[in-house]
Amino acid sequence: METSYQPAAIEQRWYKTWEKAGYFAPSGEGQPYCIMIPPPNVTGTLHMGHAFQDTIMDTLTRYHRMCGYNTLWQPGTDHAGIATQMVVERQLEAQNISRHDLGREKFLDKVWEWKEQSGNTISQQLRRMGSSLDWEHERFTMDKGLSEAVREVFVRLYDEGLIYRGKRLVNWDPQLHTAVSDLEVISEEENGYMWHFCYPLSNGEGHLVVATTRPETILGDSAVAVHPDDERYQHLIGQTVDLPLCNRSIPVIADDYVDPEFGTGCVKITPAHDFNDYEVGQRHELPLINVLTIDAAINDEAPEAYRGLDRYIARKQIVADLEAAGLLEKIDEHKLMVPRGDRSGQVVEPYLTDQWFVKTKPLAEPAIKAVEDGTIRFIPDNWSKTYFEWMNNIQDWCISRQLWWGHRIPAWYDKDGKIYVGRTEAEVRKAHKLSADFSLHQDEDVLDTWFSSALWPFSTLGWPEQSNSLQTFYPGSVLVTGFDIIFFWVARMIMMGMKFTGEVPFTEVYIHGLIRDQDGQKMSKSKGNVLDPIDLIDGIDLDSLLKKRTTGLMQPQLKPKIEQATKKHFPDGIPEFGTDALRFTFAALASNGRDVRFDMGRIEGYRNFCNKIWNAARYVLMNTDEQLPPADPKNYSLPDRWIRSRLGKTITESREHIEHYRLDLAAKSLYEFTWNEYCDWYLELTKPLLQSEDTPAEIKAATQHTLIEVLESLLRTLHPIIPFITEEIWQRVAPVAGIDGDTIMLQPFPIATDFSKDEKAEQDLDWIMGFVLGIRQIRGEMDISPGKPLKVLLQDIAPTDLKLLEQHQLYLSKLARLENIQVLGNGEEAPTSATALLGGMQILVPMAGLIDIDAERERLRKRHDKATVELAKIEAKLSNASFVDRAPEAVVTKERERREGLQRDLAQFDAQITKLSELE
RNA sequence: AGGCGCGUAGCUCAGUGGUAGAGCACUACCUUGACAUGGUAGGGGUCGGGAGUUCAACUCUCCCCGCGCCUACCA
Repeated sequence: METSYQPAAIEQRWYKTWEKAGYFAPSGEGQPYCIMIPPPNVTGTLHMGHAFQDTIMDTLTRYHRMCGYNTLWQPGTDHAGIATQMVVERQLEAQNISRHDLGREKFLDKVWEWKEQSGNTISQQLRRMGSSLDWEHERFTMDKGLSEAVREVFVRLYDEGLIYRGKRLVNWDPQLHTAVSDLEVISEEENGYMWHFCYPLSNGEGHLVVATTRPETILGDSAVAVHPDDERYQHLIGQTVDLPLCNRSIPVIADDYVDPEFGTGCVKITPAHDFNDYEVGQRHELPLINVLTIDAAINDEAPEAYRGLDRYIARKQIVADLEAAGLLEKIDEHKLMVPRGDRSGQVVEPYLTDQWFVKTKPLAEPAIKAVEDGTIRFIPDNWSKTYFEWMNNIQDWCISRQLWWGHRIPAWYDKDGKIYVGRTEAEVRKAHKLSADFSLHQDEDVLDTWFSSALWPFSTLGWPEQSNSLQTFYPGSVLVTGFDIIFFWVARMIMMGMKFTGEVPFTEVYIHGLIRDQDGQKMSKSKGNVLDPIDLIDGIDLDSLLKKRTTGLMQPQLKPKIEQATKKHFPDGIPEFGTDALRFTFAALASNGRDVRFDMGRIEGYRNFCNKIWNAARYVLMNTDEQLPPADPKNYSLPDRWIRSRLGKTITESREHIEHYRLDLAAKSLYEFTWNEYCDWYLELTKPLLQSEDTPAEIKAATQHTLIEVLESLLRTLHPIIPFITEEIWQRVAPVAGIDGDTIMLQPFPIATDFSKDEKAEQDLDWIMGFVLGIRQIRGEMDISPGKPLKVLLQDIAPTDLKLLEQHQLYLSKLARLENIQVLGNGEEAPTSATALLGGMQILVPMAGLIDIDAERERLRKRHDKATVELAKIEAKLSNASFVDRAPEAVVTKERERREGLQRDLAQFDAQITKLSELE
């Protein structure tokens, strides 16, 4: 083995081996365990969020596979309608071609081409992460089977009246020329103005004042509303006002939507361009006057002067014209929430169009109940509140998109506009007895991408066919996802899953945090703070990293700032850490928090951890023979018994933490065992035994056996988190351990009862550690060279101490580097020494030329002071009668014991300090 | 406006009604036969502030301060 761990040399090789051997496929035996991957955008690339999520899912998958479950981790990708179409349109734009120039069919060919070209990138990147996905059954939301599922669901919902078509106000993206759902609109506060305009009363008796943030909508006003109880305006209700610039008069109506406290208490009502106004308009049967084109320019419904003007130019013009007419009362600066399309960034307009909707209330009811009654459990549980909040106020879902890339809506129209919905045109014709020459044309629109994603848990398994996979793996075991798509995806999967299979799609929903940069900022291309997981695995030099972060920026002026920040955080680029280190880092960060800051210090530390494992394995293999004879447990040394006991605890904890989705705690437990117990103590304790000529062969054999057995089990325990290094080492270790197997992947996860707790061994080893630490402290604090062998005297030694000393002197001598250990008899005078305390025993290192008296006195003084503070706290407790009366007996006893220990220590410190002082 | 969350060592974060923890960073010493991607020792925190419950609060309750996220919004 190399002297240090080289991830690049092993990772890809093992992945290919695993995939080729078919280890990722379900075993077909045991209880099913299934996770559906949240399908990433087919033309996208892997980002830190994916890598984090995939680490979690792969760890869960590998763990359950090793526990004997029939395990499926279902891979696949999403066609991501708007995002993908935009990318391809942009590519065409570079050649000055619009999709309309090409026409629908040719454009779709281009999209498919792009999908073929880039579509495997993310799958390849998932492989780099070590993801044990069942690639044989990879799916894509536009596959034949999944598309059939989409049509099936659409038709069934339509037949039940749960899908309808209607002319409604929707969020319209004037750049993309499509409707988007509420969830795809991001509203953020922006600076704007509030314009106050005078609307003259038709009867010539003055005017009223309305305020608006969107003056261009004046052209579409149908009324002015006041509150029905507003005394100021009682006389106006029922009158009309002359709508400025428009040569129309509109009524003043009363509606309690109006807040009389706000502004003037008069509100202009524009039913075709505002969601609230639309409601008011419905109540009062006001006309809907649409004044915008699909580009959000003024249309021909408006007065001629404004036709064809972009909304913002029209706004300026209208304000100017009203001012000229003396109707502008004032302009206030105003902060308002501006809705923008999450893809285009354009301000969306409420816009009146024909769209398809899902009636969600009936679907939501059982979906709410499933979480209420615990059929589905959110982890952490708090997220169920977020879910309820949204589901209880759910709005109908606009599912039609005016795009070309996606599932075309299975609806046809005849020349009179009559709608026919069916799985295919042929089915429609048959069902409605339409002759072949009867003219039908299919709806031009496609479905929202999330419509097909909502079916993912069962469409991937072959639904509507009752396939074996569906029966075996549905419902899935757990959905692993981020809180940002609880509404988009989780809620909709639950609704659709329950509707079409009668069962929930998964029984647990593990919501993990979102990866942020070192400052807690969301990673984004525009901020220039993204990290590519592959760059952390392979490393990247500074120049390449700078180039990556600054090419293709939407706002090129940010380039210098991004470069500066990048140089500051990564002055030498990023070194190679390897997949395992990255995965262990993600696992260690996977606590219950909602933000996960990615800190380079952590990944570096965990790369070192991998190296530690690597070198521990080197040591073990160096000290074990090819074929170990079986060991008799009665020959186990104390360290053997101890490390077995500790391993058992670690296995138990690992299992519990993984099963409770606390990978951070699992990682911590494994890290601590591996480094602080197995490497720091156990390996060191085996050295005296293995290196000594005097160790009996059977004891040596037992030690070698334990070395290899504990390592082999530890590798299996670590494997779900760090698959590559564990496989690489296991291949060398398993034969020595007498294990016959092709891969660690398919070995059983260790069982704690194979390494049961040994209380006595733990106690005895604590004594040894205490002894060694005492000497090391003296060495460290007194500046005694680590290599200098020390003479040690023991005073006030109890029979138990003596027995331990006799049995385990070898370990003490080696680990603490002792020349000899001498037990002082009762009353026997000790020379001047530095002192360490272990229980009632004093460990003395004679000073003779080694130790500075003042320094030792100072050192003891410090420990004395610490103990004094502690003792004071305990005595305060114990002198409190109600503590002694009311606290549990065990707590009181414990405090009493601590008090005795501290008192004894203090007395000994005092005695030593006095003794040192007398020497001067 | 409503909902959720956060505030613990210089930094990133665990944590439990009963002795405040880890990693990184820092200081000193050490190339000792697995590992300098290492070893040994050490310094560092009135757990955001206040009140309450309790024998006991970092932990539970309430209030306040600061920060963040989500949902819905008043023209």
